[in-house]
Amino acid sequence: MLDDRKLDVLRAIVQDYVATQEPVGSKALAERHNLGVSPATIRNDMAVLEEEGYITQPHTSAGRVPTDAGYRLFVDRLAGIKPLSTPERRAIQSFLDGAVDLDDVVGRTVRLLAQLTHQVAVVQYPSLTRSTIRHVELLTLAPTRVMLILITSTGRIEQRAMDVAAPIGEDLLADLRARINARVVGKRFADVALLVQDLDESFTVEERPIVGTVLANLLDTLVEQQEERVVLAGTANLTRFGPDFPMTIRPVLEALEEHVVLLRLLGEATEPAMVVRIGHENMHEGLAATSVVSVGYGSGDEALAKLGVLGPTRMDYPGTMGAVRAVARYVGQILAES
Amino acid sequence: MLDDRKLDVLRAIVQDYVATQEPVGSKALAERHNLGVSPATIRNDMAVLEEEGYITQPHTSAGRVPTDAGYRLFVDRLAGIKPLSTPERRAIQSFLDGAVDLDDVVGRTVRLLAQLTHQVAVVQYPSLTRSTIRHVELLTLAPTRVMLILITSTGRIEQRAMDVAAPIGEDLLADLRARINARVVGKRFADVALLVQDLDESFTVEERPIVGTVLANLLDTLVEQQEERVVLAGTANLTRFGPDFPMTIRPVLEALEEHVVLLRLLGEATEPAMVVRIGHENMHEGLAATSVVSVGYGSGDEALAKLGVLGPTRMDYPGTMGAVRAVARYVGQILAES
DNA sequence: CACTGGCACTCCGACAAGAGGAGTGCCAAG
DNA sequence: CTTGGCACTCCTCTTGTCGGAGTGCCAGTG
Repeated sequence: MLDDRKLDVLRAIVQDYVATQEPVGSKALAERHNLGVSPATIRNDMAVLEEEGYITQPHTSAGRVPTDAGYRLFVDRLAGIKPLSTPERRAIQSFLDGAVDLDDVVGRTVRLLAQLTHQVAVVQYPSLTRSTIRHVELLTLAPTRVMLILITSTGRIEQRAMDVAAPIGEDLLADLRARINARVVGKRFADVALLVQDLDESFTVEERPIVGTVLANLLDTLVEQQEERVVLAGTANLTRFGPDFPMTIRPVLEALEEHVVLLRLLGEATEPAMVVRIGHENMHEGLAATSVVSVGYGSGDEALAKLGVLGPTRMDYPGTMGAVRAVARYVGQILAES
Repeated sequence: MLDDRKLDVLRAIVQDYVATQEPVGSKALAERHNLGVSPATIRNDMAVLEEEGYITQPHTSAGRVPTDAGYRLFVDRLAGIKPLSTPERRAIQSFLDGAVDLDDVVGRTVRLLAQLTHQVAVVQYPSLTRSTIRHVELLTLAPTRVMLILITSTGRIEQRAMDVAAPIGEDLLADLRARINARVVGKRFADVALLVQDLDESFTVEERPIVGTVLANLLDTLVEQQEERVVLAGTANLTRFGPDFPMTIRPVLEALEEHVVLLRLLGEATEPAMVVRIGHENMHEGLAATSVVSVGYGSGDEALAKLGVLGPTRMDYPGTMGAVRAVARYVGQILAES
């Protein structure tokens, strides 16, 4: 159906369109790429490619533009991942090496990625699902107000204030604190729910509502901890979407503010391989003209989280994929070292 | 120089221009506002206003548009702060009341502000330096390792792990915790150093090194300049800047990513009063068409940090100022309660 | 003296018509 | 299967015209 030359034509169309941002015609193609055939032949090939749904024309007698399917084919079969140049690699390394803590690593990474790709960069914080509880602390702020503090093995701290039904004594609080810690210290987040399940049975009926509130908040806090955090940078690069963008940019900005949407765009963290989602593949109406390139990263052989970039479907896929992959690798190294 | 009617004319121009986003002419003014005079008279007034630099015309035979100086005069002398409607107030309250911790309060605040004003909202985290201590907690992580947790009146938490010279018993720790809290709870950061100065005298000679280490770390944590954090929301509202915006929006997006710039835009936190910076007053080349409305907020009568919104100079100043002020008040209440 | 109506003038913005050009599809010939 | 030629389409840019909104000025009036 599609012989090699037709694929060459498609590749040339994608490359030229990405470079010029304008529909590309048969004549220009024949000139810029030495395909060894005449414009007329290319036209025939283009007709086939259009029929197959890989390219389209904005209007009669305009050049051709790749469709989502065209980009998909291009990414899957026609283009490799362009390795970064040595200076670029050096720049990445020196930029990331200065980081002092996790926040700094993530912050530098996202800015670096935005700068390298000239697109919007998104980095998900390393998952905490594998961390354990170091300590749970309870304090009274007021007679009926308790603060819960959770310390994780990674040194992270979460706090939560809550109101309880009845005044809570220091001795009850100390007892509860001791019992909770005895059960959960050193345990993984996921296991805590089971471990404290029947804890309230060892308290009096009067105390149980209080205990229940505290436990509910503890579990809540754990869930929240596991909730993935993302940071982004390079939103100014949204202006690259093109001249037609008031309509294009607004839903993208809205999506970027919804971290839930962002996380879904990055994809499942369990999947470490590079993923490219093109246009409608994002399953988000506002992102029909947007592509996402994401990849897992981690300290070892296991992906802890994902990072990636988001840009117009009309993007330089090989270069972007190269940058994303390289940054992910370096971040992995940094995390493994620290 | 400028009599009352000329000021009325300026007020009308600003109001109409903000509403319609189009240059406003003398005839339209005479129709929409009953100024009691003919268009010709208004034209004379407009000529004076233009000569004084309060308005300008994009080109001959176009209507007039306020200059930065015109908006400044409008804000300072011609317009009040528009109070929010009762339903709006109720919405604010119910939206903020559901917050569970400081992060949540700040997050809800910034989203709320963006939604109320239809502009980009910026909220600075409450500064540590002006807040007071709510509680100091000490935990043993290992026999010779102690974790210090500091809870501020704004709900912010700082932690610090340290190694001590000798194993530390639970009773000593409890004693130390109680003594420290007795002295510093409710006190301001700046006063803590004096308050704990002679605390180690009440301990035995063997205990003093340990106590000294803990106190030193406490003071260190207090002194350590906490980076000022800001969060923002509503960037999608940048599309409201107008149809001419690719050139306008890019520097704004860039400025929004530079948190240092954002903090400077919000202004000094020591200034609790509402500040309106119009166009060039921001002293930032890219924000020549941008105004910032900011105000301090805090749990008591003192400003802990600032919050505000950022939008085109052509904005509804009375409404925006009303919303900003109202939100700041409610956040202050929430912080005072928790 | 301030206000008003009238009037000529400027200049933008929208619309229409036309020229130019890029690109296509088709077809017959190599 | 490829190629050159050709007629056709339709966008885009330019130019020209027109209407209208708005202004500044001026003379008249209370």
